[in-house]
Amino acid sequence: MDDDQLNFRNELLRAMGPQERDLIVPHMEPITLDVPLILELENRPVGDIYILEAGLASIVARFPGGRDIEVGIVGREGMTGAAVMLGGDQSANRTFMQISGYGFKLPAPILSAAMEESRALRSLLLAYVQALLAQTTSTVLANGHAKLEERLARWLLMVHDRADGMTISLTHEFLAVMLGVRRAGVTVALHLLEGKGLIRSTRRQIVILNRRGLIEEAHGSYGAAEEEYRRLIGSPLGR
Amino acid sequence: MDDDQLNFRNELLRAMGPQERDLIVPHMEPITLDVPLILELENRPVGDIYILEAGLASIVARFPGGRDIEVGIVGREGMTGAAVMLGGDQSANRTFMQISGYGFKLPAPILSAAMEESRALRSLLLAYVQALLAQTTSTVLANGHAKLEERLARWLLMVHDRADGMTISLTHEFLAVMLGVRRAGVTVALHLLEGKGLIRSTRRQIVILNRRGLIEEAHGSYGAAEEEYRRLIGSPLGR
DNA sequence: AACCGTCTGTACGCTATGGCACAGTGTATT
DNA sequence: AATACACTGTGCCATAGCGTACAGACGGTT
Repeated sequence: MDDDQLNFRNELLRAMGPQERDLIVPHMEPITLDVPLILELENRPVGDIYILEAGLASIVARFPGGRDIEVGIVGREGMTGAAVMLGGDQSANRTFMQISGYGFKLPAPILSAAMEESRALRSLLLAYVQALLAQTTSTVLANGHAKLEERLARWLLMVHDRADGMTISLTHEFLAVMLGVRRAGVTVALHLLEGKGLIRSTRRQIVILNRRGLIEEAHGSYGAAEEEYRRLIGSPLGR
Repeated sequence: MDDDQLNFRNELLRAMGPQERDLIVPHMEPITLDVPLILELENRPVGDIYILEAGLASIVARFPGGRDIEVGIVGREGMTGAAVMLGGDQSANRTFMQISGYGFKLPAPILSAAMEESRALRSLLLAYVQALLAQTTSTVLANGHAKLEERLARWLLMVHDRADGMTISLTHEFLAVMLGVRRAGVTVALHLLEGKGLIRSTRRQIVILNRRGLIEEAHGSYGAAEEEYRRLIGSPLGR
């Protein structure tokens, strides 16, 4: 992996200065990331960090007794391995690919060493952890106070920010698990959004038609975390 | 503030080595922390870090449009200022005293400098951030999948871990805001727990009678984050 | 002792969502 | 073309929790 052109699509790689980038780029290995690849397993050592150029990963907390719920998502605005950035060796949560993509794999010890060496890299990645934390607290808020339809709108926007096209490809079942609700509830909520002309929903596919309208529909549960990302990392998240 | 005896009750101060402690102790100012003192204001620079020896603070996310919800709590197992530990200067959330206590106040720049200087201090505090993150994700899980009665049991346990006696002193109204539910719902849920002999609830007071039973009642929503704290910081959280 | 504000207990109808079940409709396979 | 499977649409009843309202109880103040 070399660094000749600055053609990275990952926002963190783009935000690094050449010196920081040189610390890790030589050790990055290109990799395709297909659903449902598991990037981190709960309570297990993190071997590799994944830096996404395209696609989307979900961070889920697992309820003892089966049911999961999504606590964060990672796309080309970030990378996995927050626990390593915090000096730890394992995470309490599971992370897996939700929309296929590609990116780079980096051994965790390399990242640790690079962060130890470069103050600037450390700053950037800790700022990213803070942005991730803002995303999680925003999820607490949404799950606590927002209706399913609003949470769905928020989620679609977050995925859309990290996706390439206007189309999101996944099943209602999957969405239901992410939001921690019933599959049938998702179907109904999608129809409500479709009825308002904000999306078009067909089998395994959701097309965003009216982004602004979705933001409106999310009733304040979308936006704060995204603004925080922009403030901390310097580049806007999404479009 | 001197460091003659190691009589700190704060777990992070206790977990530090003498060298790390010496970096910050001379700058710590003892302070009484009374309800409803605000320790951090959302989207405002963090001037001081608060290190609690007794009492309890809540970190709340604010819904644009009024309603708040608790995303984390801090007692003598931790300190405020996670954003500063991550190299930032402001937090997205509000933090305020919920149960009066006392502790120390430390200028944020001192903490930043100390973390820059001491690798060990940095490690400890970043590990604490990770524990805090685990607490927040555990909240996502509880709010997503657990019934009010279970969430209430979890919350009582978390407060109990950080309190000195068996008695927790606050109103149903307040509890309702923390959990993001209706005041009347809290009253009913408290009665349910009381009916099972787990607590005794009187005006402004809740007494924990059966801790083990409460853990049972929380149905898995209590425990994971606490275990993660123990793993990361090395000392058990609470009793 | 009388008063008043705060806090708690309770009730009623309403809505969102859960659990479940099953039919219908695409899409892939043979 | 027939078949099988995965996914989606829909309906039914149960229930948790909301919004609201109000009465009673406690405790501080005068």
